[in-house]
Formats: sequence, C-alpha cells, structure tokens
Amino acid sequence: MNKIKVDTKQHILEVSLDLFSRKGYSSVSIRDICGKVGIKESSVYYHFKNKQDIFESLCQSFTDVTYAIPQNFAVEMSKVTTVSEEAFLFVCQSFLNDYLMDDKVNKFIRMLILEQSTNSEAAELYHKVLFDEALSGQRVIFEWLVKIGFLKDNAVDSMVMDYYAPVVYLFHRYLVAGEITEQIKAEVNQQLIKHVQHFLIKYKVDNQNQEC
Amino acid sequence: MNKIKVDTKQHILEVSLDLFSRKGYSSVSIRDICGKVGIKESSVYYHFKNKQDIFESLCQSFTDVTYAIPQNFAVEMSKVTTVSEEAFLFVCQSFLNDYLMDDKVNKFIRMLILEQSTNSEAAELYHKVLFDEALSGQRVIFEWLVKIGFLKDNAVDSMVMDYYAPVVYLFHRYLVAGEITEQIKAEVNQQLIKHVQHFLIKYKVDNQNQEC
Amino acid sequence: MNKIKVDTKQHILEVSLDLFSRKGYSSVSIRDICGKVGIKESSVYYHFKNKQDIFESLCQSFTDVTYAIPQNFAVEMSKVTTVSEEAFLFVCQSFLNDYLMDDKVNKFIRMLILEQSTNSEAAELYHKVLFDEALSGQRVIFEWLVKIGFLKDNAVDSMVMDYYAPVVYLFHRYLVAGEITEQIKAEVNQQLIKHVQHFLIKYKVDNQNQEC
Amino acid sequence: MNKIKVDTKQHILEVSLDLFSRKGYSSVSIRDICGKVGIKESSVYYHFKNKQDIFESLCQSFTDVTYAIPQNFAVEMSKVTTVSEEAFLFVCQSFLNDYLMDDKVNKFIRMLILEQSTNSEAAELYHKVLFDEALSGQRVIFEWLVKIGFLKDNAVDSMVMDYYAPVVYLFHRYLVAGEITEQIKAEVNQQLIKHVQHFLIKYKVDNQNQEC
DNA sequence: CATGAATGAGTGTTCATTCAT
DNA sequence: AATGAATGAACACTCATTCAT
Repeated sequence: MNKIKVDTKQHILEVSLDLFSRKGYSSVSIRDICGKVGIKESSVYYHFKNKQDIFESLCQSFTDVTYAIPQNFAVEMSKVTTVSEEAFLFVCQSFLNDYLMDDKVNKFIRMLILEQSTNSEAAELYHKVLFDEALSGQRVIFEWLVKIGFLKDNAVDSMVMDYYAPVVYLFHRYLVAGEITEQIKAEVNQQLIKHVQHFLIKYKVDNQNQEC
Repeated sequence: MNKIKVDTKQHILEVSLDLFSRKGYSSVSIRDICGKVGIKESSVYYHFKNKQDIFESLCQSFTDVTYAIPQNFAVEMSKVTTVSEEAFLFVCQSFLNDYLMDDKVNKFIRMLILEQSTNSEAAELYHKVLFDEALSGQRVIFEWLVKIGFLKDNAVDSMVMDYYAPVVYLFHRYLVAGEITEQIKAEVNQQLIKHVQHFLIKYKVDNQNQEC
Repeated sequence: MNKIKVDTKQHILEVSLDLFSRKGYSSVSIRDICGKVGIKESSVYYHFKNKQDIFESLCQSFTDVTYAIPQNFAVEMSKVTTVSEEAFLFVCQSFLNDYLMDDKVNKFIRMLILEQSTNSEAAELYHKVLFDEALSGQRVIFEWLVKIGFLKDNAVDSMVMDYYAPVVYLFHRYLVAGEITEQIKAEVNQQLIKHVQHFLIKYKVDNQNQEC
Repeated sequence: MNKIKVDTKQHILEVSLDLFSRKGYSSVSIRDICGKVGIKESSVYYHFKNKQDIFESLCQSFTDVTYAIPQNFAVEMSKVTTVSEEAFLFVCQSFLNDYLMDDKVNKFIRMLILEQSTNSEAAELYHKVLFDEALSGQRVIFEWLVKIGFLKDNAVDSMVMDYYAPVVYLFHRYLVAGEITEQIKAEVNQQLIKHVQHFLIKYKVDNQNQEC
C-alpha cells in the first residue's frame, strides 16, 4: 500500500509556515495550527517542544535551503566561460521565480519580516538572507561577469546597488503583502525584464565592438 | 501654576505607536500600554472605544500628516524657478531626515509593515504612502524639474524608478528593524548622498554645455 | 418661557424602569440608562446614591400607587348600593386596562418578576401586589357584592380563586413577555370578557327569579 | 474501585441550571459556576464553546424531556378505556409532582421566566412549554375523556381554561419564587386537589345515572 | 447640576502548556 | 502517536462608583 498518511511533523511545519507568514507568529495560536492540520492541540507537543520550537525548526530548514544556493551557483559558474544577454536575464528571472516567488521561500521571508522586530533571531536571518548574503553573493557573480568580459569594469558596489535595489523594491511592493496571483507574477516578471535591460544598457560590455 | 499633567489621550497614542511599531499590534496588550503611560487599564476606555480605536486614531493622524506633504511642497515649488544640485540634494535629504527618519513617521510605517498582512486598512495605507502616493508625488516633482531645465528630458517613469528604488532599499535595510542610532542615520545619509550624486550624473542637464 | 427641560431625576426613573423591566436590573448598566437619558454616568450620582437606590425609588413609587387603589375603591363602594352586570364587567376591565396594562405598572410588575429570585424586597413586593393584597382586596369586594345581593352566597374563597386565577393566567400569558401591542390588548380584553361572563353565569344571583 | 469522578460536563450543566434559575443567566458568572463545580474557569471552555453554549445545551435537554411527555402519554391513553375520578386526580398530581415540581424541570422553567424578556429563544420555549403545547396537549386529553364518557360534552376550550388557569396560578404563586419546601409542596398539592374536585363537580359525567 | 477623568473589581474568553492514558 | 481533561496566566473589555472641578 502507498503512504496515505502524510508525515504529521511535516504537516505541522507547512501549516505553521503558512499561518505565521500571513498573521505573524504571535497571532497564530496552537489551536489555529491544529485545526488546519486536523489534530488535537496536545498532539503538537509530541512533535515539538513548544510553539517557539516550531518557529526555530522552520528557520533551520530555511537556512539550509538558502545557504545551499551560492554553493550550487559556484559549481555552475566554474563550468561556464561566456554568458549571453539571454542567459543573464534567465538567471535573474530564475532567482525571482524559483526563489523569491517560491511558495515556501516567499512565505518564509514574509514571516521573517513580520518577526524581525520581535525576534532577534528572525531579524538577523532576515538581514543575512535579504541583504548581507544576497549582496555578497551578487558581488561574487558580478566580479566574475566582469572577469569573463560580460560586464564593464565599473565599481562593482555601484553595479550591485543598481541591480539589487530595484529587486528589493519589487519584492516589497508586490511580493510581501497579499496573495501572489498569476497576474502579479506576470507584472513583476515584466518589470524585472525592463529593469535588467535598463541595467545591461548601462553596464554590459558593448559586444558590437568586440565582434568587430 | 504650570501644566504638569500631560494630555493622557496623546500620551496613550504615543506609547501605543511606539509599542505597536516594535512588537506589532496584536502582541501589545492594553496592560503594556497602560504600564508605560502610568494609568490603570480601565482608564484607556475613557479615551478610546477599544484597542482597535487606538490603532485607527493613529492611522488617522498619520494620514493627515502625510497628505499634507505634497500640498506644502506644491506651494514651495510655485515660488522657485531654478534649482541647484545642492538644493536638490537638500530636498532629498530632508525627505529622509524629516519624514522617513522622523521618529513618529518611522514608527508609523514600521507598524504598517507589521500589520499589512493582518489588517487590510494597514495594507492599503502602507501601499498608498510608501508606493502609490510617493511615486505619483515624485513624478510631479521630476516633471517640474524637467520643465525648469534641471533634469534631462528622459522617460520620467524610469527616472522615478532609478531614484526611488534605492530609497526604498535603504529604508528597508536600515530604517525598519532595530533602533535608529545616530550612527545608522549617518550611514544612511551618506549612502543617500552617494545615490543622489550617482543619479544626477545620469539625469542632470549638463549646465556647462548650456552655458556655452 | 415654558419648562423645556424635563426633571432629570424623573427621567432617570422612567428610563430605568423601562430598561429594568425589559432586561432585568443586573443586565442594565448605568451606561445604558445614561445613554438613553442623555447625561453622563457620573451625573446619576447627583440624583441617586447608587444603582440600587434607583431600584428602591421605583419600588417606593410603585408601592404608593398600588396601595392607593383599595382605599380609592373603598370610597367608591360606600356610595353604591346596587351593581349591574355591566358595572361589574366595567370594573374588571378597568383593573385590567388602567392597572395591569398601564405602561408603568406593567413594566413595574415585569421588573419584579425578573428580580423576585435575586432580590428579596422584590419577591415580597411581587407577592404582596399580585397575590396577597390582590386576593384580600378581592375578597372584600366579593363579600360586599354578596351582601348587596349581586353575587350568590357561596364560599368567597372559591369565588375569588375562580375569578382571579384566569386573570393571573392571562397576565402571565400575554402581558409579561414582549411588547403589549393594541392587538394583544384587544385579545386579552376579549378573553377577559368571556371569562367574566362565564364567571357570572355561575355566581351571579339570578335576578329574574328574585324579581318574581 | 467505583467511579469517583462525576462527569464534569454534566456537573457543569447541573450547577449552571441551579444558578441560572435562581439568579438569572447574566447574573451568574463563569466564576460562580466553576466555584461550585470545583474546577478552574478555563476548564469550562473545554466542555462548552462559551457561556451561551451552556444555556443552549440546557434548553436542548429540557426540550427533549418535555417533548417526550405527550408521546408517552399517548401510549398510555391507547391502553385505557375507563377512567376513575381517582385516576384523573392521580394524573393531575403526577403532572404537578413529576413535572412542574421536579427539581430539574422547575429550575428550568424558572430560568426561562427570568430570560424570557432578554432571550427570544427562551421566550419562545417558555410559551411553547407552559402555554401552547400544554394547552393543546390538554385539549387532546380532555377530548379523549369526553369521548370515553368521563367528562361532559361541554366546550373543550372552556374546560381547558377552567382546568389550566388555576394550575398556572398555583405555579406562579408557589413554585416560581423561593425554595420549594416540603411544606409548600403539601400546600400546593392540597390546593390542587381542591381545585380538581371543584373542576370535576362541574364537568364530570354523573356516574350515578350511569350506574342505574 | 453636571461632567471629565480615573479606578478596582470583575466579566467572558483565549492561550500555551502539561500529563495521565 | 495521539488525545481527553485540565490549568495558570493573560487578554480585551465593562461595571459601578468616586471626586475634583
């Protein structure tokens, strides 16, 4: 027979993430979670020490996922020596679609935003993920893109700022509040494309000269 | 005799704003508020119908303050015919210092960010203030700056995005979480100056050519 | 100028009686009363010592009204030597219309019914008014009606019971709960007439025989 | 070992009924109930959704009990073809002793009387039980008693009124307020017997004729 | 006469958590 | 692995009342 019963612990985590990201940790009761999971409140305490433990468990699994990204990317980078405009755009879009708009990741970041002011662990994680790590990761990529001659040899910090600020802007404007509908996804994607093209005009090495 | 007793209603509002912005509406109890104000819990209900009423009262006063800005600005604009780079920078900095970094306004926006997912009124107000109204206000200003020959006659939308995205970025990175220390203020100010100069290089009309 | 302002104390009493009779003493707050009267809560304490004092003041004025009835009636009785069937019916109806259905009296008895189990003063007054005094008063009347030859010389206690039980029944069935509409008034009146005629068939001295 | 722990839910219902019938729903606090039951306040909410839920649960169980009566009676009726005066009196007394004076039922009706003006559900139930259903039930019985030749073939409605009005009277006079002592029980029983005999003199078919 | 401001005690209810089963 | 039953602490809110003005 197939597995019919889903792993309850995993189910609790999923439901909790969903609720935490929508109402905030402290506004979600164990009752709320159990209601959606379909178990009694006391049962949670078989799987988790307490409510905080659910939150921390979520943080841990998110950290794991997030910290895997740059390493994966480094592996890919090492294989590649030339980058086309299309490839660059593709990578930017996949960061948006496969990461920031990914159901779990998106919910997670929303949860962090709500908890950043209450919970110092959340605040730290939020800043690491959305700013510190993101920026340093991008710096590495941009330096590499300069090295392989795709981007001009400008100040990388300016470039990163020019690239990333609008991404953060789009994220907060469209992806933090409310449901992420297909319509919103399309809108954000389109704005991202416009932004990347705008960005490349300024920073991409002029290939026509190279081709000459 | 001098006034010794502060207006209790105002005091409640101040304390509430402070706590709401730090812990989120639902994590702040009437007990918390009263403890800091120095009154008994039941006394709050003389001044406000209920907890939600405090929140709405805060929203109202914030709305009033915010909607006064563009009108004040319009008055100033009408008196001016030429703008120097210093003046432009000064205006940008004053928006940062006198608005986004203003204790009340800053706390208020933080509160809205925390409540945007729970409270639709908060979500709407947040988007109006930080995106819709801000963008349309800036569009007006930039169009005027183009008209008076300070900025190049580029697509205004792109210009607004180029200008505003980094502001939003700085706001979320440095001004939303944690205490706003003098050190952070200085850091943000410096980054803003860099950003504005970067922006002007691209969009300011080259006066030397004009003078020729 | 004429009196425009009604006597506040009287106004409080009226509103209180209305609310007490509909929701019960303990379910009516000073706030409720003041809201309807149009004064602030603290103002009540100028006119009354406390909430209980309002109740007692109501009881007093009701007692005064009620205890005046038998005396008034005794005066009337002493002037009359013969009674017609119509006159008897008229008196029965006037007790219903001018007393049990009178807005104030009705509200008052309803209030007593609600408070009889909580407040011993109310319980006592309720039983005095609706049973003890009513029965003894009726006994006096029926004895007099026997003496003047209008009613047969039966056991007065049985007669009183036969007469009064249906009145109490009608009162509790139609006049205690809900609004007393004109329709209900008519219905009760009709049932009372039927009852009185039924009663007189059994107990009235057959005048035709006497006249023979 | 024997069961020592009583069913808590049932215990709460019993205590609540007792208190509601004596002080009225809104004057009884959850604290009062829990104090008597011997549990903490929060424990009530494991068994009942809220205070109102206790009330409704009581109403339901009372409704069940009450609506079972006529059906039980119908079964008995179908087996019997002759009725003695003693049997009639016995039934009347058992309605009094086993229903109106039954601890639970009595408390319940008292509760309804107190709540009739506040709670429309209570008002409806009160009128159904004490008037509408009671009257129609009695009509059925009296019609049957006429058919089997125990009661004279008079207008049934008059008969019902003559029978039931004094019962309602006795109920409100002796059984609604205050403790129901053995003394009161005896008094009411005696008055009921007197009333039934009085009633039978008027309405019972004269058996001496039949015996001839 | 009336009110603005405050308060202590209490109300119904929710919460995270415990623990025996 | 789950649940029935309970609980202490907290919660938003209401109440009758007081008192200086």
